Amino acid sequence: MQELYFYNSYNRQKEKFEPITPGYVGLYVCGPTVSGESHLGHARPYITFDIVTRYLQYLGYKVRYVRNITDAGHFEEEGRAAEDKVSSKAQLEKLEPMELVHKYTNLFHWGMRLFNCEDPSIEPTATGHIIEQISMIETIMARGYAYEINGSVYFDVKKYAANYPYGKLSGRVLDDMLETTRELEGQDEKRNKADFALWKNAPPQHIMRWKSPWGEGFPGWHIECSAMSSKYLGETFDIHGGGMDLQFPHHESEIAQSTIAHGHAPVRYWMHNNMITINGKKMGKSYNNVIKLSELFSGNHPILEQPYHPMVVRFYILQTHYRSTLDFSNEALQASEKAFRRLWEAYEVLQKLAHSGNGAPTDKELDAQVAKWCRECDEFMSDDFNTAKVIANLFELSPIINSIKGGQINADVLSAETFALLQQTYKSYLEDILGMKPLQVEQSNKLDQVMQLLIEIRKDARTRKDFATSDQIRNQLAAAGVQLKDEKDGTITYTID
RNA sequence: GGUCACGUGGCCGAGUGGCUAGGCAGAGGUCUGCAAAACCUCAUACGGCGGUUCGAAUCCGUCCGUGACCUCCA
Repeated sequence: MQELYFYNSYNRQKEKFEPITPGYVGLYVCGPTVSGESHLGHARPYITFDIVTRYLQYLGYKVRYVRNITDAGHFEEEGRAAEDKVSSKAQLEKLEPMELVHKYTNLFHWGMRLFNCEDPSIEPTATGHIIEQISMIETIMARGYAYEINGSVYFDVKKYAANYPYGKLSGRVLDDMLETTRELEGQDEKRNKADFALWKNAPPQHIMRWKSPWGEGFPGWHIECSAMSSKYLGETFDIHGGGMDLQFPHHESEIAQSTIAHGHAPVRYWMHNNMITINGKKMGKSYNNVIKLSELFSGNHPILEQPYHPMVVRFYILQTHYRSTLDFSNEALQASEKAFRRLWEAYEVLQKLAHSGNGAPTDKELDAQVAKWCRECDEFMSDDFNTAKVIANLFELSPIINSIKGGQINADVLSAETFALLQQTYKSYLEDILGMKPLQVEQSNKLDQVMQLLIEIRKDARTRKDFATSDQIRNQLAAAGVQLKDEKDGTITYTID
């Protein structure tokens, strides 16, 4: 199996990946909080870790990919909360949390499918694992690292930090944090401001509540990931992923909880993707610059000049390394759209090309160069999942493909072996690893027959040098979004926007 | 305020000591009835200053600028 190296956020360096169980990988990724619609920012981690699972599978690993749905905590739907107060208490008019959660979970799945992200192996929900979370909290309390106040349970960070390396993942020093005074509301009951909630007492108006040894309440934000990851992947598992903004406090807290509950660190390799920004600012509710996925795909948002196809967005994300910030702009998306169209067309051309079967290449130098570009893709991916470099190599190869088709060079410049490698590389990378799909949906048979008729008429007109007719057909089709192309061999093909 | 990143040509974006990144846009050319596409060729770069080195976009220092986290956050 090819060696794989990637950046481990915990140690801040690239490390060789060695799974706990040879041939198997346990991967946990923090999923969405389904109290609102997914936005462009959410696309990044799930596409990033889709690539990770796809590449691990390509290398021959069997991957168990666990991605949670956070459906517990404070929930409020815009507009409805206020409405709630004045409306009658009829059951149907009240905000039903499960309804809300279900709605946004479905929307999230809809987005993931359009992005062609593979489904996780297990997608556990926080509300489905209340028992496991309570049990874990009890263990932590029994070991003396959590305390109860007024029906809430807090993790004792100060005590933990005295005995364990707290803050290593996020590069924080507890003393600095305690000194840094920030105004916090209603946190008086914690012994230290760095402590975090494992369980929260539910005030009377809180709608999501469960019975617990400490009264009715709901789980803290961090405990669900610890409880569910250990349940499905074991007390120590291979890779934990998520957005960089989750490093602190979420992931730092996960480490602390699990370390106490299990007696050892939960994760071997931490991976964090960087943020998507708009005009240099992170996309987020608090910045008021959120583009929802539905808006992105429909173009229905003031910032958007046009709709963007999910595959274009995916390609745009993959053109940048996952640890770099990625700034959104219409210009960038449009550039990606053109680039992707070109690359995918080269791929389609390549799959139709045939090689004479001659073993020896007529252009040894080019043959060697092509083989090198192909083989480098594995190297690039095995060096911290560098999709940007892989795509660059695919672009290096596309003129060769188009030149073979256009007749500028003959397929025999490559050996049969290299030609096959080229075809295989494009297929493996574009489809299997990068997970791309064509922008165009398969045409219906009937439409194709109509197009063939128009193409015949145009061909005939051109033969008669009736260019007025041939141009009319081409121009009107173009206006309707159908591009005709006169190929070198006299055939005419078409593409539909 | 504390901590940590980043600053690459018109735009996006790879790249960590010497070897063309790539894409989009732009210029010229080939092909074409014309076009589109494709192909060929080309220009523009590494925030400022100082240092290390035979050699730095790449290492070190410093200054400037931007951002992230410290509060829910992908």
